[in-house]
Amino acid sequence: MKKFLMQHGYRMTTVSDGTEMRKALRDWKIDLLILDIMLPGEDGFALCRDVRRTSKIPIIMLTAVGEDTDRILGLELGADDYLTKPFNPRELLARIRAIFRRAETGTSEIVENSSEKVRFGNWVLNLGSRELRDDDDVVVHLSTGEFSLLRALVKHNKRPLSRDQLVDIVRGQSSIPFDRSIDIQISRLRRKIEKDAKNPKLIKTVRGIGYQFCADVATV
Amino acid sequence: MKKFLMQHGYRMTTVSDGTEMRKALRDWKIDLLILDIMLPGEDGFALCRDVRRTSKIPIIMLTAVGEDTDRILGLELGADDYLTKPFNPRELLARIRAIFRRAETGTSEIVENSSEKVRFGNWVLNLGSRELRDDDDVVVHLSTGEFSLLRALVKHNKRPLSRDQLVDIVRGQSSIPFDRSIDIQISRLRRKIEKDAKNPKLIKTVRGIGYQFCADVATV
DNA sequence: GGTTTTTGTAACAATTTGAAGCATTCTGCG
DNA sequence: CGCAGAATGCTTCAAATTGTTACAAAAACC
Repeated sequence: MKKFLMQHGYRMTTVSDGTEMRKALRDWKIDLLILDIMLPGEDGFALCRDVRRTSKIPIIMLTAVGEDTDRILGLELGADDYLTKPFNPRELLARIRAIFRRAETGTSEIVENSSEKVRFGNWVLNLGSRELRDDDDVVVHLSTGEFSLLRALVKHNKRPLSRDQLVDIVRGQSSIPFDRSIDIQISRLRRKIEKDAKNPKLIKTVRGIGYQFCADVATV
Repeated sequence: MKKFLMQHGYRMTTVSDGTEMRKALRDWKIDLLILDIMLPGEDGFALCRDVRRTSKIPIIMLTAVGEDTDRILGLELGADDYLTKPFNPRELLARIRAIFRRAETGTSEIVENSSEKVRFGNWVLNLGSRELRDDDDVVVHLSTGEFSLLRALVKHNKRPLSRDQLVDIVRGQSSIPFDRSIDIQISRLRRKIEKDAKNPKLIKTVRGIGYQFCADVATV
């Protein structure tokens, strides 16, 4: 499902329980939640109600139980829609689109422009416009993959990330064994942002683990 | 059904075909439409699409055909929700409430009356008159498709949109595989609005995903 | 009916990306 | 220290993706 939706243009993060969900909601800008009812720990209803207490984020609930009461309970707890398993992926897609189309109409969201920027070393990375500038305002072109990788590293600043994690963030897939593509992207990125690519100060290798972004990062 | 919903506090008007529906929409302030698919004359899909052309009024579709394709078609034509007959009245009630909760801000508004203008880069785009002007008030002509595409991108500012989504917004269809028409339109649009079409600042490519409008957008 | 504009298809160019493979660095060990 | 083995760095190259041009079909306009 994650892969299917990513193929249709959505960025996805998958989590396995309520704790992870809350973390994801904190760490990422989440636009919509797809929530199963049967979960380890708190069930989907509890999570739905809990999320609704603080947020209006759209929620689609999945249920294997085709019972009316479940459906109604979900909707009354504030879910925006629900689907009964098994369902056609394209129907989920259609419902997601319907929700976003609906969301569009209500809010005049064009105004909000939190063009977030982060600063590190001699660089300023504009997360909105995907532009990397040095102190003299010279733009360094980053390819999609390079930007995506850099954003992931910066976001998880001072924390080593495994190749697996990076592939997952950047491409949304779990990596295959002996996947070296991240190494190559790191290499290309270093060539662009490190003063001395041989002595990286920003992106350091953590042998046996992966890579780690080492500079101080300040949001501007 | 009418009686049931009226008992729960809603005012209801029932009509028996498309002609009566249009009359009712003219004569009353309708907040929500419940639409069967099997109808004499034009079917529910046709009516749904027709209503959507001029109004954002929420639509719930009823279908006896439990087929996925029907559900999907309904949602893609702009319906907000659907129910398969036979259904539990309380579920219909729950879905109606869900829709109103979502809408919250208000009820059906006519789509095409906002002569709003938006500003980005050196441009001012008048969404009402469909005119694009630069800072010197020089009008740059946009074709229908170009305007539509630009509006979609601006509306979803700072968010990558897949080709699928763009085709869906611009042409209202889901795209066929290997559809490159969006790429061409993007190319034409860039030629018109980017200073350097080779180094786009406004419309950026997100490889593997689609395109993203990157400039800050302000409503004027 | 004829003309102009718009739009999509086909074809080719440019860019981005990852696999293969070798070079280099690191680690543990004798 | 030197060495083998493993992990990482990086070059080369082909595949995939995207950009763009030319042209024809379709639509709009007279």
